[in-house]
Amino acid sequence: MLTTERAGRGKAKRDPLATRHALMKAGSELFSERGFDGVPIEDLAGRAGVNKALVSYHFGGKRGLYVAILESAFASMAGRLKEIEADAPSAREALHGYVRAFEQMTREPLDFPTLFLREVLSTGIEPALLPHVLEIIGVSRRLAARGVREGLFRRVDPVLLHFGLVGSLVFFFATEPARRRAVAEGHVPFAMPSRQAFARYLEGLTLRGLAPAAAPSSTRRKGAHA
Amino acid sequence: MLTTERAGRGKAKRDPLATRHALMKAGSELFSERGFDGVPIEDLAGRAGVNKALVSYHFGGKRGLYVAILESAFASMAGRLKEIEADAPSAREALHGYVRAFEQMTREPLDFPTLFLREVLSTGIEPALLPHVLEIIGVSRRLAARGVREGLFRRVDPVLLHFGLVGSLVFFFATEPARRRAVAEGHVPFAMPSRQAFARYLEGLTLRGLAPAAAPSSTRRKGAHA
DNA sequence: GTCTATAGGCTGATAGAC
DNA sequence: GTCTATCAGCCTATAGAC
Repeated sequence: MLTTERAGRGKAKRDPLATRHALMKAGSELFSERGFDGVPIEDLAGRAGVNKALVSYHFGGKRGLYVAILESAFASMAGRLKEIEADAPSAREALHGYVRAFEQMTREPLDFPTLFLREVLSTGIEPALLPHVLEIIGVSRRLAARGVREGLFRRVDPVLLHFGLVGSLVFFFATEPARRRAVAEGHVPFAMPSRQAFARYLEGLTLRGLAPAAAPSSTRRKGAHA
Repeated sequence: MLTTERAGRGKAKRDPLATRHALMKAGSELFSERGFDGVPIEDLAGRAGVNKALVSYHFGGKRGLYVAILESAFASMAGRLKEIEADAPSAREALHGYVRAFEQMTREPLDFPTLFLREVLSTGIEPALLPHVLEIIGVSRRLAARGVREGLFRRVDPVLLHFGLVGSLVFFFATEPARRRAVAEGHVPFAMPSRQAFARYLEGLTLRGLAPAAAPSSTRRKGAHA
């Protein structure tokens, strides 16, 4: 029964791809928790169940692993947002999906908001990441343009909309662990909103805050662009 | 002429308070730029024009200096917001002042948004800071309540309003340096909003997004609470 | 590909003279 | 209060055996 598993267990792990994967997974967790400087290679290897030296072998060093993780996280986030954009039948639903995507990417398998915040706060954003950041901004901008086109939004600078949305979302989700801790320790004398509540709030705020100037009388809505 | 300055220059610096102050100023700048781990004590002392050992002498170590700086920054921010709250004749102006306060505290002498973000991302918020954080949330909550009372806002969870405002503001201002860099290097194919533009946008978004449900007919506004 | 052992760099803290 | 000199600890990276 055991023998079918390629020559017993001896050293167990035997797949280089599994090694890379385990390191990236461990890194995603640890780096978003403690930041780049806060994680010794030994901890990474420990959590991944592999040897320290393999970080250098596979990723050319700690920084290399970090960048590989960020690239994967950013690419994944950008891809997901584009998917949502493509699938949404209307700007309204695109907005909804957009907000929910952040809510979901907050954990499992990656904490995108935290990684993102940490990186953007660092000295200079990793060049390899810039394309993905621009992709994400691109989605926001098209969302804004589409909303205006469909009569959902008033005329608005798409980049402003981007920062309004992403800023709140990233901040709220990235600070959730700290909030949770403060509440658990009984330091907070009022109720903290859930993720869903916040996502809903922000969506509603955007919808109402950017709604066209309350068409004085007629029912001018939907597909008004000529 | 020179001799009036207490015995010439020899070792120049002679005031312990000035030393503490210089270290805190240098620390404010360096820590918000590079984060706690990113700043060696030597750099702190260098920029302050003071000896390394004085960090331990005056603050009990690097971490002690860091906490002292954060406490000062948080206290200052909380104080300023409370001042604005007290002076504002209406919720509308309180909101305006609130947003502007973040815009202004972004640099000179302290970069509050960046320090704040870094701290809240760290393992656990420094206990000494919690009271100030709660004070700030308190201002937001009262702002929301006041807005509702004055008929400026619909009924809204004050904490939600807090996170919506503070999240965007802190994110936008803290990421400004990274944005500026990316633009300077020619990586960004569109215009980035100015601080003022963003502050204005957010204020307007909040005002419209939380406006009461468009009073069907009558002119019910201003001081409606009985 | 993986592991052990070790080199070498940097950093925070302090003892003790001034 | 300030400064010089020094030390111990931690951490990344790598050489070389398996």
